[in-house]
Amino acid sequence: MALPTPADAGGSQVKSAVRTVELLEYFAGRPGMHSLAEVQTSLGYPKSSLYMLLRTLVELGWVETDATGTRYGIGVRALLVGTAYIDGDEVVAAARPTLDRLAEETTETIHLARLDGADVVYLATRQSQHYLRPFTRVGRRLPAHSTSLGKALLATHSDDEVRKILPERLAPLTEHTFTDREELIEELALIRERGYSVDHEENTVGLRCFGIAIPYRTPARDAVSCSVPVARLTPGREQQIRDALFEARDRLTLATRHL
Amino acid sequence: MALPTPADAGGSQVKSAVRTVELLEYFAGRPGMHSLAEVQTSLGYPKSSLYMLLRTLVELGWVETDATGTRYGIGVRALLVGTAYIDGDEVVAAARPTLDRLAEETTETIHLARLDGADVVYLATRQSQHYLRPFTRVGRRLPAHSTSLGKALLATHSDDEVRKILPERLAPLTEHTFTDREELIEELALIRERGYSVDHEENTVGLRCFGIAIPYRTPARDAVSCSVPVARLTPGREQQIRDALFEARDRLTLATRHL
DNA sequence: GGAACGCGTTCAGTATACGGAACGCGTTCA
DNA sequence: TGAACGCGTTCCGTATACTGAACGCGTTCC
Repeated sequence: MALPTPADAGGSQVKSAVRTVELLEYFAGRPGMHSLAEVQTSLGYPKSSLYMLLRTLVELGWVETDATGTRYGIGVRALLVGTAYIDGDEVVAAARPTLDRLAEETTETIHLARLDGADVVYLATRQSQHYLRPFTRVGRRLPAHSTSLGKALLATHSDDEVRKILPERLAPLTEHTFTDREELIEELALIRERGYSVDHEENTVGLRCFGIAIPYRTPARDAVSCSVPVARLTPGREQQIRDALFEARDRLTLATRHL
Repeated sequence: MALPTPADAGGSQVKSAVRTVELLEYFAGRPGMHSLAEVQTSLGYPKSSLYMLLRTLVELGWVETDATGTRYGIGVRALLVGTAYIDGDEVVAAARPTLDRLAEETTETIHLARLDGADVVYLATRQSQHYLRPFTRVGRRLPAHSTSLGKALLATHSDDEVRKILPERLAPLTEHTFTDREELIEELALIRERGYSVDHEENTVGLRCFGIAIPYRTPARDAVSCSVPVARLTPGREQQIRDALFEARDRLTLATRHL
């Protein structure tokens, strides 16, 4: 799930601001409480600077301490901004009825996600009502190269752009995950041709996903997918899901044409 | 939904860190895109300082700009940390089975929330399966004084502590909302006595909620509630819900005794 | 058409936040 | 038992990030 850290270069940055968000991302990446020394060795900031920074964030409620006051973790205040991103997003708002309809038509789990660096971020989900269903949550990040959503989005970039986004070797999540960037790029050509992507248990064993990009900007930023346990899949059902996805894509294209 | 800004006083703070989170909270509070000048007049920072800060946060993906690059809004990266707070929380994890069971027993909307200043923050919800149901989302904030959750939590504080947390005049959300702090404090005495709180359409017209605090620390930090449209309420059903809540409280007390 | 505005951007002097080193304190060994 | 460690905390000189003023550019208004 390599979090990209874009543009370290390029002009002077406000140091404490960089550290503030790096610190928040550190805590977010490792739930639970952490000592100052632990954070210090991980991030490499001087102890005293880190101490002041932590004290400030604790006072603001963005970082919390345990009863002893010496172990730190992410605070309640951080919740606020994350959900606001979703609430204010025009694409999420415009996609709502289409997602509902897609969920009804397929009765399977539906995702709307956005490409951020080499990851996709879930913006909205509709849970399958079946007992057997994938676990997901808004805000979750997954590698683009192992998901149908990510592959559908990467396919709207040129091969060279994809080479800039992804490293040469890709981290495997299952035995089916593409681990070679160039092999993945060949697959992207196929995706462009037929208009949708498929994830054959590349992210989760037992789960097949179908993804399609929303073309309101190029390269595309958002995509929708439908995830189905292989146990429930038949050729006929697969065709049905593909049709529903294409129809959803057309509706979404209309709903987002003003963006 | 007065966001508390605790402890402005007390020791030197890292200025850029304070501004960073204030800026994020600003964007979170006003979804959509905003010009530099607009933010500048609202927050009162010098233009040039704000400019540098924004540029830094844009590079890091925590703030996004529109196509022109001159209008700013909250970025994808902010999503990450918010959801992490929930994922890492021991109370949320420990409460999961109890919430599921409570949702099944009552078939109504269930909330787990935490007190933060004068607000409550939703940490987990179980949606009612009925067609008529309240709209909620994890991360949402509501005033403590107008919710059963908030009142159940405030009741575990002493009257003087409540006077420190709440202002004298309370903002009304419906015609039933308590607007006088001292009147609310009288109600809190009643809540302590009977062990649970009731919100009689004080937050949303047509909705009655029952709340109960989880006593794993004093004063309590978290509470659970059950929200029911008045149209579906009968005396017998109300009794049933109260019983289920008390049972849930006992289960949660057990599940959180190690915290 | 030109002057005045509004807005984003740059610059340089200076207030200030950073960071290396020292301190205090509790814990762990020999 | 006392010396050595680990960890959080404080201190002070200095590197540096902040800010007020100036700039450039597009738009508005007379």
